[in-house]
This record gives sequence, C-alpha cells and structure tokens, in this order.
Amino acid sequence: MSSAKSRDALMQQLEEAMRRSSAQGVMYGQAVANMAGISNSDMECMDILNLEGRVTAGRLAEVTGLTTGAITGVVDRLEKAGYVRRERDESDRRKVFISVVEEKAMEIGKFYVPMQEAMLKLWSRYTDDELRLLLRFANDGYKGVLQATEALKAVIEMPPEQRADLKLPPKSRR
Amino acid sequence: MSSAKSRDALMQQLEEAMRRSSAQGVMYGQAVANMAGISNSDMECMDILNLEGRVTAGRLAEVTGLTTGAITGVVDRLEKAGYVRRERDESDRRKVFISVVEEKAMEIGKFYVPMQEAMLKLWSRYTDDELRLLLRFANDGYKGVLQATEALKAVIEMPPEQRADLKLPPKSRR
DNA sequence: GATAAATATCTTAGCAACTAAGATGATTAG
DNA sequence: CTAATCATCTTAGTTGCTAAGATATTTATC
Repeated sequence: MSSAKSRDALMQQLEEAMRRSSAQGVMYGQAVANMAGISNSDMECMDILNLEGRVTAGRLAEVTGLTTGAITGVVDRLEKAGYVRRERDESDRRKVFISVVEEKAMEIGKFYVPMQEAMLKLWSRYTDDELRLLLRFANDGYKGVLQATEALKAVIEMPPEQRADLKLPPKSRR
Repeated sequence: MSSAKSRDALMQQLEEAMRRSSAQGVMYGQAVANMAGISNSDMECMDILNLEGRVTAGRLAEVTGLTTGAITGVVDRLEKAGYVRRERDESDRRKVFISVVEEKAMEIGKFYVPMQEAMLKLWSRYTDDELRLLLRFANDGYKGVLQATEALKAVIEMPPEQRADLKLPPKSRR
C-alpha cells in the first residue's frame, strides 16, 4: 500500500483519496441538514448566505442552478423555520434580499463543531509551510475545477460522433 | 490577500478554500448527471458501482442512506437506460447483484475527461514530494471526516440544553 | 421436514420539492 | 406614456423519496 511509488500511482491514489474524502464530506453535510430538519437545497442556500452574506433570491437561483420558483420555496421554508429574513430592497423594490438570522443559524452551526474540531486536529499536525502548500493546492484546485466546468460546456455542445473520439486517461475508468 | 500570515489566518483561508472547491466539485458532478440524463442518486450509485464493482441492491441502500424501495427505483431507471444489469445470485436467490455495463457507462465517463485533464494539469505543477504530502493530507482528512461523523452522532443524542454549551471555534461562524 | 423467524427485494400510497410556464409588480428606455 | 425588461411569486404537473407492508427465499428450531 505504500513505499517508492511511481508518479502515476501517486496521482491515482491521490485522486481516489480526494474523491473518497469529498464524498464523505458530502455525507456529513447531508447528515447535518437532516438533523436541522431542512433539505439539501435549503442547506446549500444557508452555506451561500453564510459565505456571501446578504444575497438576492435571484442570485441564489443562479448559484444553485435551481429555478427562481424553487428558490421561492427554499426561502419560504427557511423563513418559516426562522433561519432567514426577507428584506425588500428600498431602492429597487423588485429585489428581495435574503439575510441570515444569526442567532437561529447558530443552532445549525453546532452540528459543524465535530467537523471543525477534526479539521483543527488534522491541521495541527502540519507545519506552517506545509499548510501554505495545502492552501496553494486548494486554491489551484478550485481554479482547475472552474476550468473543467467551462470545458464541460464544450463537450456538451459536441455532436456525439466527435464525443466518441475523446480518450479517457489510461488506467482509470470514469 | 497574502504575505506573512498568522497560522490562524492560514487555517481559516484553508478551510474556506477547501469548502469552495469541494462545493464546485459537487456542482460539476451535478452537471454531469444532468448531461447523462440521470438523477443525483443514480449518479452516486454509478460511482459506487465503479469503485466497488459488483454490488447488491441492499448494499447500495446502505451506502447511499436511501431506503431499499428507493434503490429499486434507482436500479430500474439505470437498467432501463442500459447502464447496469440486474443479476440474481444463484447461491442465494433473494439477492440481486447490480453490475455496470462498461460500454454504456463509458458514455458517462466522457463527461469526466475535462475534470481529469484539469487535475492532471494541476498535479503536473507539483513535485513528487509535494504530491506525497497532499496524499498524506487527503488520507488523514478522510479519517478526520469519518471521526467527525462519529462525533456528530454524539451531538445528535445530546439534549438541547447541553448542546447549547458547545462553543463554536473562534472567528469562523458555522 | 415442517414451522417460525429472519433476510433481501419489490410494490404501493402519499408526500415533498422540483420544473416550466406564466402572472404580478417595479424599473428603465425610447 | 408606453413598451420592454427585470425580479420574484404562483400554479399545475412531474419526479423521486419514505413508510409500510407484500413476496420470495433462506436459516434456525423443534
């Protein structure tokens, strides 16, 4: 399972390890949403709100890929449960800003404590330089995924014959 | 945005960077499922099948957290679309093994090519030693998430009063 | 080897959340 | 002032889920 690996083997292991932990992370998030009694989409919107702060309904639709109709439902549920507030923009009264009700949102936050503690513990075993490398990697990775998303759009527009010519990288199916 | 950061700041940036790229990765997967014309759950099952090979319906339910009834639907759809085959186990005829139809599954695989290429490109900019560090981190991270999932179960069983005593780590809400 | 319990999957009814289409209300351009 | 556009909400219809229980098979007990 280890010792002097070739670079290819290394990359393959890295891919699998990342996929595994990412999948497990998703499961964690689902479990939290479950505990909080809200759906996955609702949770995703809470995440976005926590990252971006005050956001319009339309932007939520854009970021999540849901229709505006679906977002109305999401916000209805979250508002009824007390996690967010609707605030009409006074200067453009078509817009509805959604903002987090911090005190209530903390209740959800508690469920993330075990995860945060696990991460702190994990990171404590790395030096500053190592953490800087990891940060660089995470940032580069984000750019890479964005790039891939762009490239995916190109594949979508390919006629199937041309798509058939795409070669999967060796060794790893999918 | 950079220069001589404190360790805390570093960790916080790391957390955000990882969360962002992981979220984007999830979006990519959703886009692929969409292209293939199958649902998220269907896709998750295909992932599992690709990793584990031949798997019973019951195990799919176990791993995905869906009910066995839901899995029946998943497999029905995937089978109708030609991605998988049902195979009754001859030695225990209650069991139904699900197996991937490789040729058909490759069509989905094509959609992952942009992602794989982006990752190869990303990794090419790192030395073997750096990749080894990343691998170690990914593996440790997986263990950490598993641990956190265990700890979450403990929070679930806490009465709300006790839950209120949990302190969120400083600086970062959620 | 007959009966009971357990196991694995499938079926059904009901429900939650989504999409597509269009209605409503507010703003901007000509 | 009118038309076009924009942001959100409403509605009807669809999809995929759960909970409960039906069916078929295997294992355990007497």
